[in-house]
Order: sequence, then C-alpha cells, then structure tokens
Amino acid sequence: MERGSAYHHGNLRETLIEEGIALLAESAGGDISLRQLARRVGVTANATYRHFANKNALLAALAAEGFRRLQEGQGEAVRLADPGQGLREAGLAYLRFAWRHPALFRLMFGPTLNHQGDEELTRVAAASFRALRSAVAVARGVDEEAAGVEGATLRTWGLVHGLSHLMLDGQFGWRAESPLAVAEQALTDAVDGPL
Amino acid sequence: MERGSAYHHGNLRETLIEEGIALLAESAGGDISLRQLARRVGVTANATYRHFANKNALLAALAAEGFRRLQEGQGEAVRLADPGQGLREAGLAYLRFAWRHPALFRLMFGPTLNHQGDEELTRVAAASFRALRSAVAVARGVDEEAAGVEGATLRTWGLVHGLSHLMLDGQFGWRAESPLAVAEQALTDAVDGPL
DNA sequence: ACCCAATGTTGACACTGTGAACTTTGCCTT
DNA sequence: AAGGCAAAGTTCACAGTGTCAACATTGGGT
Repeated sequence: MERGSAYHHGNLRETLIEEGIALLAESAGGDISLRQLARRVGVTANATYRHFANKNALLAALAAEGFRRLQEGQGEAVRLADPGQGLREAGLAYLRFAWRHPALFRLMFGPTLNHQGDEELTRVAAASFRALRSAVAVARGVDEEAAGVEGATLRTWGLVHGLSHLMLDGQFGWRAESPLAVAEQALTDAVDGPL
Repeated sequence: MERGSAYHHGNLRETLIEEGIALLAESAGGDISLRQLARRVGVTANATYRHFANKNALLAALAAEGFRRLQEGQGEAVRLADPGQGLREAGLAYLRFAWRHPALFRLMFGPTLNHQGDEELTRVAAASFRALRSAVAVARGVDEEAAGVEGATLRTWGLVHGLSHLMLDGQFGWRAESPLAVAEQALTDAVDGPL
C-alpha cells in the first residue's frame, strides 16, 4: 500500500507537504494557491480536503515541517560547534535557515496561521524555544532553570528573530555586504559583548 | 475643489489610505481586499486604479503612512523621555506601535511589498533607521558617525523588531503576563545590561 | 466474493484582482 | 459664456481562488 499504483492509497499527504514546501520556495510572493499545488501534484484541488481541513491547515502542516527542519539544523550546528560556541552557532543556524527558506520562514512566523489554533504547531515551536534556552544555559555554564536564563533566552531569540526578518525584508540590502553577512556579524558581536 | 460634492474631485486617495488603515485594523487575518475597501469608501473597485497602479501600490501607501506614524510616535517618546532614557523609550514606542497596529506593522515589514520597489517606502523606512541611530548615539554620548554606533543600532533594531514579531505571533502568549509586558521587560533588561 | 469506508473527481458558487471601453464632470481656454 | 478636454468614476468581462455538496472509484477486511 506504499508505492503501488498512481495515487489512491498513496501518500498524498506527505507529497502535498513536500511539494508544498518546494512550491513555496519557488514562489516569488511567498504565497501559494491550493489549486496550483494540487495541479503540481497531479490531483484535484478538492482532493486535498481529504487530508487537511482547509488551506490554512495545510499551511500549518508546512510550517510544522519547517520548525522540524529548523530545529534539526540548529541541533546539528550545536553538536558540531566548539564548546562555548554553541549559542552563537545555534543563532547562525537560525539566520541561515531564514536566509535559505525565506517564504517558509515567513509562513512559520506569520499571520496566516493563528498559532493558537494548530496544536502540533505550538508544540514544535515550543520545542524550538527550549532548545535555544538549553544553549543559553550551557553558554552561561548554569542550569537551565537558573535565574536569568529565561530572560536571556527571550532577548537572544528576539535578536536573532528580528535580524532574520529585517534581513529577509531587504532592510540590509542597501549595504555593501550580503544581507546574510550583515546579520551574522550583528549576531556575533552581540553574543560576546553588550547589546 | 476640496470638499465640495460627493466624490469626483474629492480626496479619494487620502480617503482610501485612511479607511484602508482602519479596515486593516479591523480585519482579523490582516489582509484586506481591494473591493471590500472600495465598497466601504463607497466607490467602485476600479476607481482605485486612478490613484494606485494596483493593490500592491495601495498597500505600499498604507505602509508608508504607517512608517510615518511610527516615526512620529518614536519622536514624541524620545522628546518626553528623561535624558539618557531616550533609546529605551524609542524602543518601547516601537513595541507599542506593533502591539496597537499589528496588521499594519506586519504589512510594513512584510513580504507583500517588495521593498525595493516603492521609492517612498524605502525613503521613509530609512528615516526610521536614522532616528534610531541618533538615539543610540545619544545614549552612548558619542557622535552619530562614531565607530560602533552603526553596529549597535543594528543590534538594537534587530532586538526590538524581533520582540515585536514574536509578540504579535503569540509566542509570548503562553506566559502569565501580557505579551506586551513580556516584550517590554525583555527590552528594558537589554538596554541596560548585556544581552 | 462482496461491501464499505477511504480517497479522489465534477460541478457549482461567491469572491478576488485587474483590463478595456464607456460615461460623467468640472476646470481652462477662447 | 461656450465648449471641449482630461481627470475621475462606472460597467462589463475574464481568469483565478477557496470551498461546499454530490458523485465515482478503489482496495482491503469480513
């Protein structure tokens, strides 16, 4: 029942998510249409309604997959990093993820999805926050529950997140270097120094 | 030719911008339709095309007005602030603007507009950056062109901008306090202290 | 072998952004 | 004051969208 005939009892759901992310990446404006995605997959638009309640639910699934990939990238970055550089590398991974998948990034943190709604989304987003907090704690050499860790995590997250957005919005574009380089420099300066 | 008869040589352009911002504020999803706005103003959808090239141009005008108001709010905050607290107050004004006009804020820094495109938009956005840089310079007691000011401005902007976005995305919602309070606290802690 | 539930399709509807052609209106020139 | 012209607004049309309701197909469990 896995890879047999055309569709019908194939893995439409997974295919939609995969192709949806791909389509999102190709799309200029960052928005995709249900019908376009269905056409690309080779199925009727209404077929998607067997797997997702509506377009928003499908987009939420794309976002959730995005969070999973982001967290994966961050985890790997931390693992490969020199000890003491984990936080910086996690932040850089965040920036690079945003840089490489701008539309998906915007979808993940966007108004399209009401984050209260989808349960999986909030769960996987919370996991991302915990990972960052862990990195902050390690960088400070204290326990994850120590005083000040939560606040520092919030500030770090805010900085990295803001740099990502400004970078994607072309707000660093009028500078000489690549926008990504600008953001990376700003993050590096902030991690070992005052704001 | 200013306030005479119904429309036709009225100030449709201004009206569209004003009502557009209002409609944006009321809209839940943060997106508005041209036709809906036209209906609200009491005019045909195609009439808007006499004043804006297309929907995006209209949205860009809304965003530009948003930048103007944001900058105005920041300026006032700095003016009223205790000396030495100007940077903090400017940042708080930024946060509060985002909190009060979430849809407009998202529009201003969003993928809908290609920021390279609209000339007025880039101009007014750049002015906003300069205002922040000025506040950073004053806070450090150095000249605006001094070394390190540019970088510090970028980091501050990034932090404030990121906190704004996370706040609006409901990422601070699961905490006890109001999301705005969380963001304000994070900003305050960052302004006088390390990251 | 058969039936049923899961999966996919057809047709339809209201809505959207936008182009082309037409109509109205008030100012400027004579 | 008359007239025309350009600016401003309307009508008609079209392709495309998300989504609902009814129908068709299919493969696996009894």
